[in-house]
Amino acid sequence: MKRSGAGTLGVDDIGRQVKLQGWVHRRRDHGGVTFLNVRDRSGIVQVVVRPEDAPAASDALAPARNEWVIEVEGVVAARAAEAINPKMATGEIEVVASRGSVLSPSAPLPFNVDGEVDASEETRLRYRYLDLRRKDLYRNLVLRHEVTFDVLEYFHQRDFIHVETPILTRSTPEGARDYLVPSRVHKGSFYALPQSPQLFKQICMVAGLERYVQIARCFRDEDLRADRQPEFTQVDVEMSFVDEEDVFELIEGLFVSVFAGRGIEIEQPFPRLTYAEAMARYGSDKPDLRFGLEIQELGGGLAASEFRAFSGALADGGVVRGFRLPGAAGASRKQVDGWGKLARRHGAAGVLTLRRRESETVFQVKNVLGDDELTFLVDALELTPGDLALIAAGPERTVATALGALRVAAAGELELIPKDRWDFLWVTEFPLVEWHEDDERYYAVNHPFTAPDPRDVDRLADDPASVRSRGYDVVLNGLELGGGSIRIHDRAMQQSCFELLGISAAEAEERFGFLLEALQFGAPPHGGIALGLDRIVMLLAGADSLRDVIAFPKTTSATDLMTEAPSRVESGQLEELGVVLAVEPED
RNA sequence: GGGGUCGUAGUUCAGCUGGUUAGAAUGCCGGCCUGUCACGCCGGAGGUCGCGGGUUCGAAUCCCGUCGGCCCCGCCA
Repeated sequence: MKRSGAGTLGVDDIGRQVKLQGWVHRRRDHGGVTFLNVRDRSGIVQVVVRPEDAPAASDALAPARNEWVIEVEGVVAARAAEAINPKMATGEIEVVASRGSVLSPSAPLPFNVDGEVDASEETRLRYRYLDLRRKDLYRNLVLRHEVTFDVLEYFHQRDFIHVETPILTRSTPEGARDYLVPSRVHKGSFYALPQSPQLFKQICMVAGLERYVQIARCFRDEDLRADRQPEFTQVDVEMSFVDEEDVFELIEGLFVSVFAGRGIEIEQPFPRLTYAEAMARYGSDKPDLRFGLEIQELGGGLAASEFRAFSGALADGGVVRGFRLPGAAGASRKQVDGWGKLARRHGAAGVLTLRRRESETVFQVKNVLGDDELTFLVDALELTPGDLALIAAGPERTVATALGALRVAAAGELELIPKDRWDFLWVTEFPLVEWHEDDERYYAVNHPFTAPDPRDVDRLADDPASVRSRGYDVVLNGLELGGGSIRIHDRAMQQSCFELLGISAAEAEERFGFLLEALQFGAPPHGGIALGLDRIVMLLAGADSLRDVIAFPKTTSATDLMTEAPSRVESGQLEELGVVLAVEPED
């Protein structure tokens, strides 16, 4: 007899003889009759075991406990009206067992896999295969599979070619730390796991593939967060003979199509913000546009203020900015303290409150602002009675970042973030490079292969910090979903950009020689993007951690609690690789 | 590298101003139960209080260190 899915059975099957194979989800033994909820990936159905009618089945199934794997044959029967369970998809029927057997017993589980999560993350990760039996996680894996499938289908329909690039590749330190793999054949040499297939996909363009896509596993040896895992999956895309608009249109279409598949309508085209606008108005290069709370420039009316925190910051070339929190004038001391703490964590000196009451405006520091200044602030911040404003002063970058963090935190606390909104946007015109004080050199904001904006290219030598790049990010609800750029396809331009980054010709030759070489053999203009598949699925699943959409995720310290990777290895293995440990292994 | 927080039966937690034998729920084991669906009732077993050190007559409780989970800053071209 063919196996039936437990969750597929219904009133149409009444009278049918069926065979179930699955897990005992729950067992209720009433002495004279036993109910077994049998679960497989399709769902759950109730099996009734009656010792009087089917003594053999009853004996065989008697030892079965939660999560034992059993096989049951029986007839689908309608439940009596009063026995119908409306909470169960299959609640109108049950399977009356005529035969049964245990296929595989189970030790008692460390935690329940039915109902709500009641175990710690640590326990769940150690027994990941049990946690994955949970309906929610299973659904997330299915969602991920379907999204992956839809993505590939979308690109396939548009003549993209899926190409697998190497996992064992070359270390190109200039960005995240690499995971290294020692070579046995070439002792003392190392492969690196790719941080992204960036150079390979560009070289695919030189190879004339024109349209490349890859569901690409990437690796970065950096500290983790809820939205950052050491290995993650990118939807990696590259195209020849395109400009920004082609990439935007393609990717917007992708999101429209993938989200439509989940019943979510996305508007096209996505709004765009330049990096400068995003930082000024939202204090972030990945602003969450589901809510307002736009940051206002307040320097104009405060330059002559007697309040030194304001006038001093402005005199030092800094800024004073703030934003309005509607109806928050009653914010508690504790809440305000929390905001101050958050601001300081982001490097600001703190944050000051301005409360608009019915008849007066109260600044946190008493008697330092004149009436005209208060009036100016009320106007600039568009405060109405009952509102509160958060104001910060200091160096532009710090103020922007701190207010950006406050904007998000306050919106969350005050429940100003609407649910079920999907606010995509493009952030464009990133700076090409950024000066790093600690090692006194420029670093690429995106990566060293990003093309400079032709409008700014004449300043490349004299004022590189002011040069914009042809890079862009796609952002959804405050989360960076991906980034890309139009690349440099001209060897000379690539060389001068390396130079700008303090990479000498010899060094560039050593590290990126293969790219420079390729660029001299008819490299087409090209550009692309890489999207974080894990993050996309996380948002679609409504999860708040990447761990919930990755089958076997790692902990915050980059370990796998199930396999206990990373692990020590036998000395023989190290010897064979020519590796000697300079430090005692931990633990 | 830094900050916060947590770590006590299999699991989730309570206990923490130091003081008899460390509790609850759930799970597990045994018994009873013919319509439950988080079944119910009765009984039982189950502990390196993360680990190490210190203070003390006495430490789950206080102190120091360390390990691990989670969140955040730095970092993530």
